[in-house]
Amino acid sequence: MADVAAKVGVSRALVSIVFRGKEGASQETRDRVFQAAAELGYHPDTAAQLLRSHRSRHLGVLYTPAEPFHVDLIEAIYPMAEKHGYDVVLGAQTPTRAMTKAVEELLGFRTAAVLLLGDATLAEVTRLAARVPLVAVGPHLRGDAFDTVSSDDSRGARLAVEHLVELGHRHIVHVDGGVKAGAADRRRGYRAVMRKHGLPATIIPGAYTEESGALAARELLRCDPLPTAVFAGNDRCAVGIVHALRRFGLTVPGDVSVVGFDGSRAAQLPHIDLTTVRQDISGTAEAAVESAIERLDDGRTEAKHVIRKTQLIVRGTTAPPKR
Amino acid sequence: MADVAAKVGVSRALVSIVFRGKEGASQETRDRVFQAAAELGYHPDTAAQLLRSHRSRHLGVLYTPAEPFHVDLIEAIYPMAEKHGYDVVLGAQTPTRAMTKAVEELLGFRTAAVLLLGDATLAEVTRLAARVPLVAVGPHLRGDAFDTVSSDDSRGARLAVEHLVELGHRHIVHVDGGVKAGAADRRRGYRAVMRKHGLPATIIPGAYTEESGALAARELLRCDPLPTAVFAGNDRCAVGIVHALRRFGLTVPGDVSVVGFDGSRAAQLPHIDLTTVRQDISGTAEAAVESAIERLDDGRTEAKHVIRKTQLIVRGTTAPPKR
DNA sequence: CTGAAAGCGCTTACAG
DNA sequence: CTGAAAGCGCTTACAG
Repeated sequence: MADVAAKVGVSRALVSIVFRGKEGASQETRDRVFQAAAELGYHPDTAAQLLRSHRSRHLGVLYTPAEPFHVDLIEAIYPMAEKHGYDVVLGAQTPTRAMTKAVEELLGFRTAAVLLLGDATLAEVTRLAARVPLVAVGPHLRGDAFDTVSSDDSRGARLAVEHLVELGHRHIVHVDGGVKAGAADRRRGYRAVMRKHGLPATIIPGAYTEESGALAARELLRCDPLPTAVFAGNDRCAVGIVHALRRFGLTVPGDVSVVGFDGSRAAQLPHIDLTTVRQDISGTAEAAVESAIERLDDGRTEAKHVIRKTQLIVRGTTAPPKR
Repeated sequence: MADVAAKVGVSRALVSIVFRGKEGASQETRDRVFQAAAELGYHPDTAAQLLRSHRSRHLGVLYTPAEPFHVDLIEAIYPMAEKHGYDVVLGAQTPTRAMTKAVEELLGFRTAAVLLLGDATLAEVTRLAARVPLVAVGPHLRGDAFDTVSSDDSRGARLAVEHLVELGHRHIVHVDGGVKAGAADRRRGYRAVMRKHGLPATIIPGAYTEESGALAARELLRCDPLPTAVFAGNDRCAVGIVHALRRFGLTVPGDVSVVGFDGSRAAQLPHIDLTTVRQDISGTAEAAVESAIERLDDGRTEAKHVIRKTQLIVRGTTAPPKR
């Protein structure tokens, strides 16, 4: 920084002003400063800026890289954060790297707030919220100390099952998501619609993965008669079901209709073309970032719990039953 | 930090020593310091440590979150980096966020070195290497200023095609990866084996995505006679081909055999069970991290270009031709 | 082990 | 605009 100042012939304070885009420097000086910085390969030291200015402009995001839905979310979070002048610091949870470790790293970076994607217990969330402003995205938790953004999973599930019933399906199975985020509400929604129409509810225990979908497909094939429709816990599970059924020689939606949940990018792929319940990804990202900003920049302290609407997207994996 | 020191009744310097795990403090003092820190919620400020100590223990990794192969790599990079005492800072390239932006961010964090996953031109890599020790993972580039770790793509491709020939296939099509990393070498390997056996080479232009695989599958169906085997540019493309073929009512490997490339996690899924050429992911991650460490901690300055072996993994999508 | 001091690369407030 | 000064939370080297 001193080198840049010397080269341009101005004070270090002015260079600082130019790089932060503050007023107090002429356009000509700005150009010369940037020019000199480029030649010298100078780049402001984020750590020093942060240290001195006492303000972190970093939003920590705790996520699972292998989770496609998280990837969709962080891609939406980046532009939202940038709009508010924040950088995003990613903290990755991997099979060899527990959440606590990723959290400590994020806190070491002094992120101003943390957006927590995915599953967490109330105890974990509460403990973390005591250390840093926290927005939990996904889990249906409530508390005074943290914000949440979640989807209306129960309503989404009802939309999916009502769609199948309207197509004429009577024998509809749900492959659920166990204890994962939203799974309980999706189960509830499924049960409610089946009950309403006087249909028997059948739930195959599953998870939010392709493997579990493929496994559940084997269970389905053991049913006699074969169900005419499946409501999967999420898109990954649905994709596993579709592929496994096709591999076993069945057609989708000819023999079995399948509905997913999430509205992930994978569901849109032309060879999948999955009917699904879309969660509003960019709206969720927006709400999460704004919740954090409100606490950080506007001084909000009371908890805020946002629920985003879901929407049924009818594509190519659902049709009226043939049997 | 001062609060912790006061609470325990020691100097700040001692607290610093305890947190860095250096000698000069008794076990009892260490315990008391950690105890007090936990009660006070104290956590060392990474930025300040870095600023003062002049050493960054951060490895920047530039990657694409939506790329499953990158995800496999970063999951392998984390434990390797930790082994050498380095933290990983992720820089994400997304559709709305160009590489240059992610690079600036990483450099702002003063990462000690950068591991660059995925595609980059020689000019980009050279320019970046002038600013920070750089290891490019994937692209077949050579230069004096940076290290690379890549796979023996040509040999891998030959393994795949030889496998198909040995099964009895004569009509083998390659769906390529265009200008992406390794695509040229994989094409070369395919052509070499076809030529060696006096077979005609047919290449369908593709990309490293499921969509391109699905699109290529339509092209395949227009071939008369239908090829009996396909060598796909990578696993994602292969998965798209398999699914599209099955959707069109064909069986894999009954009607068409399919081989992928990468050995990604997706290829292992039971409903895919893809025959593929595995790149040594953990070996690649290890080589990349070690290349960076050698420059950082051992003072190596000459470039190092590592090529990792590939391995054919025969699974369920290849079989002798029926026709 | 302590305690005082210097300094990392910045930002900030102030007198000019 | 300048220039000098203080200070962020640490680490480091040193005399005791």
